[in-house]
Amino acid sequence: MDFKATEKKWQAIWEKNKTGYDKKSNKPKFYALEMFSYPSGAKLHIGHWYNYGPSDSYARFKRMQGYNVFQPIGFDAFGLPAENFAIKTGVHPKSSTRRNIETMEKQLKAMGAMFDWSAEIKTCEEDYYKWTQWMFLRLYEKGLAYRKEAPVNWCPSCQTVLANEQAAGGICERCGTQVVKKNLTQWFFKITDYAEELLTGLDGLDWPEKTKLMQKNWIGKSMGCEVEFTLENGEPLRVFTTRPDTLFGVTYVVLAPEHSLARALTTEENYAAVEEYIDYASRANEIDRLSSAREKTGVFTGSYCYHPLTGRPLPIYLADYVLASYGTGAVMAVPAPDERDYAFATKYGLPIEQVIEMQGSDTTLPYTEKGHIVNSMGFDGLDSEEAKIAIATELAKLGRGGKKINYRMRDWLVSRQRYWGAPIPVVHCPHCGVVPVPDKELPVKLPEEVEFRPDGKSPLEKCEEFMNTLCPKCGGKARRDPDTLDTFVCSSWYFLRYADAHNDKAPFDKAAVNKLLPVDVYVGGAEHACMHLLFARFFTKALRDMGYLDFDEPFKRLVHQGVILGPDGNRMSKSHGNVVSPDDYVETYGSDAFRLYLMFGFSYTEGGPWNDDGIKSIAKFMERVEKTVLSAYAVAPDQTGLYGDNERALDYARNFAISRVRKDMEAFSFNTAIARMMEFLNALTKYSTAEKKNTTLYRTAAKDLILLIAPCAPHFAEELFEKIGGKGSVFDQPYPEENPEALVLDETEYAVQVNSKIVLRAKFKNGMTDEEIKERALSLDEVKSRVGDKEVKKCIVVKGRLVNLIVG
RNA sequence: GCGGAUAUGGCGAAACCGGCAGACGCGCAGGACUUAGAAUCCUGUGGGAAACCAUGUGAGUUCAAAUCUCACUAUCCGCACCA
Repeated sequence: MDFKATEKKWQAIWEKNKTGYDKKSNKPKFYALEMFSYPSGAKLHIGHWYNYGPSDSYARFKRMQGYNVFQPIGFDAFGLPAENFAIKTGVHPKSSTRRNIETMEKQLKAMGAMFDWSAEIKTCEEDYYKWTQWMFLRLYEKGLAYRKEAPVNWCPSCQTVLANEQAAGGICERCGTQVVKKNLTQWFFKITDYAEELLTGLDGLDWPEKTKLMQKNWIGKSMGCEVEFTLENGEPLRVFTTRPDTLFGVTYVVLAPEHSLARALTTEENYAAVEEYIDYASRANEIDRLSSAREKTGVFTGSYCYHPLTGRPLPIYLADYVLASYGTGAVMAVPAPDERDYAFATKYGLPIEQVIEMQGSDTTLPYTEKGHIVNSMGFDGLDSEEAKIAIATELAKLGRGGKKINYRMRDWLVSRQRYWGAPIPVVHCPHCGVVPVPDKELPVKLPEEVEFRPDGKSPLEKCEEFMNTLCPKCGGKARRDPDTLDTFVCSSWYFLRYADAHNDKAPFDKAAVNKLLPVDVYVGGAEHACMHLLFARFFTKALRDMGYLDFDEPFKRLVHQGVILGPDGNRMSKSHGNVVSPDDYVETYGSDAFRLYLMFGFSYTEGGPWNDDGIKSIAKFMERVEKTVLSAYAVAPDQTGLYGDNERALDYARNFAISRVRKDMEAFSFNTAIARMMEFLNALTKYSTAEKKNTTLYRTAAKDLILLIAPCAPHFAEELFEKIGGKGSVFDQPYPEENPEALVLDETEYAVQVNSKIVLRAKFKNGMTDEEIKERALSLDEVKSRVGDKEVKKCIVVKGRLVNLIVG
């Protein structure tokens, strides 16, 4: 088959006939979604193919199963790479992005996927980012967007803010200077308001367990207790702990260097040391933080606070092993049962007092296990769990704390000091403060004439015609927000926009999203486990609470494709020099063969090192399919009704294949699905050599093979289907369903074991009782010779599999 | 350090709920067709002469373990002082 001509032909037909989602259809909907991609300068790489090819086959499979399949595509078009490219080459991000999108569109079409191009989205276009801004405003109204100071990566040499990925290892990627932290007032989304629901909602999702666990850990719920110590001036100092049972072992208290009371609590004689330490901690960069073996450092403030139950004075230290952003930014230090406190106490000569009785042979501190409480006044003798409750209750009674839940997850910082993103739609007015831009003035257009080369300022801040505006509230002179939104904001709702991509009155119509969503299967890389997938869930829940949609979770089922590595087993990258381009293979073998090979050669969710050894064999397989199918149709069908052993065998192979392929396709187990098709083809080939044939059966079996393979090799199957006289598209044919009767055989092969060792394999008629099987097995010569006159003590029969005789 | 995953022939990989390990394919070997090669087709293919031995290593449970339990090793991924 001339695959080039075939691909072109069918792609044109599909485009003309609009084979995508049909709004008027009353078939059940199926929303199949692949993560949209970034329009990179290079062509489609193997990763794109590996994501989009097999998942398109899955979508086509669903279509043939009678679903009205919606499979949209688009581009996550804002972001840093286009901006960097612009800085390097001077080409405006808008034009490079548009050009890249065009290339990718062409290539995606050439792949032969049934994307619904009518719903295409490009997040950098005004008709999209207008609604991204609208989302921001709704979150702001709802109190879910707020401003606060937060550190950014700042390169003192380039005088610019760096994204985390540009500051990897604490070094500026441009000039190699050490990056410092600098505080800026930035926008946050209050994702933490949804921490609990984001956690509990995971239970009902058909997602990889690993991904759910990662989100769970990311959210990091911990149940503990807040404890209020008293400062010398009588003011409270609160800490969070998960071990209130060790409260009597506290020997000092530690604040994060950034804690608001750090300076206030410093006595005069400690002032210089504390200032120096705070400065030291602020300079601590990522490299330091990467080493978990980092030695603990800290400084005494000179102040004390009092234990809530004993009244004992406790020295207050500052140390950067305490995080300002978690809990209250202060901890009670209990060196005996805590490794960190123990290390710190040892270094600074602070007392270490045991409150948990050690058990067994373990006699070294720190002893972090739970156990019986000692040296704890009235609580002695309780075990840790009892003591936790008792002590928390006691604190609550005294109004000095009590049970408390904390989450590790932080609010989402969405401000970016970048050009190529959606402008944040607020105005800063000297009189009115922060004023949201009214909906009717959206979009706040991203200006095109902007100096985005780094020179110390946010790119937009240098664009006076953008920055200068009037306050929507008082009409006076005001300035726009110079930052743009994190691109993750754009991708947090694109799957909703697809459902109503051309709506110019709203981001989407409520009925439209309620009809199409949630997404039935979402396919994409595992690297998004904690960012994109969490943000999208947050948006969905927030929009639900504002009444814009009626479901709780955006993605019912999630599948991660594996990663195709370079032939050397490393991640493909230019620096490794191991990048394999799909283009040559597609050129030589065709897009169907290439897709089929990706599906057959790897376990889909595992991926693995690239290896093209088998790609020829896939081409050969397709040729054999073609040859065999056409030979079945080369002679006129007969009505002999011949149905002997050969026919039964073929019918069995056919129905077995159908049944297994359906299961495997559903499970994204494409490699085994194709293996089953190969087996079926082998059976067909074998039948083709039979002297007398039931050509009617032969034909229907051959047709079933085309239908089975159609989702995986769409152009090829369309062409074959047409050649055998099929009318219309093969994708309008129902996917084959097995006939269970053909799968019932008269007899089954059993493994016959004596003392769990296999003696032979024997066929037994189906329907025999266990006792009959035992008797038949015992009557076999090979068994007799093994058993001899020994007593049969036990006989295990596993129906359809084996019989095991225990003798002795 | 914590959490998770993975480990099966020369290679990519299969194996339902504990029930015949290695499906399917590559590669390899032999054969057929060819003047010859390519292509194609057929046969064989975990190791071992065999008894038997084999699913990273070592124990255990069981009539039966790739699968369950415990300990360990290696690789990969995520988190990384979260009190």
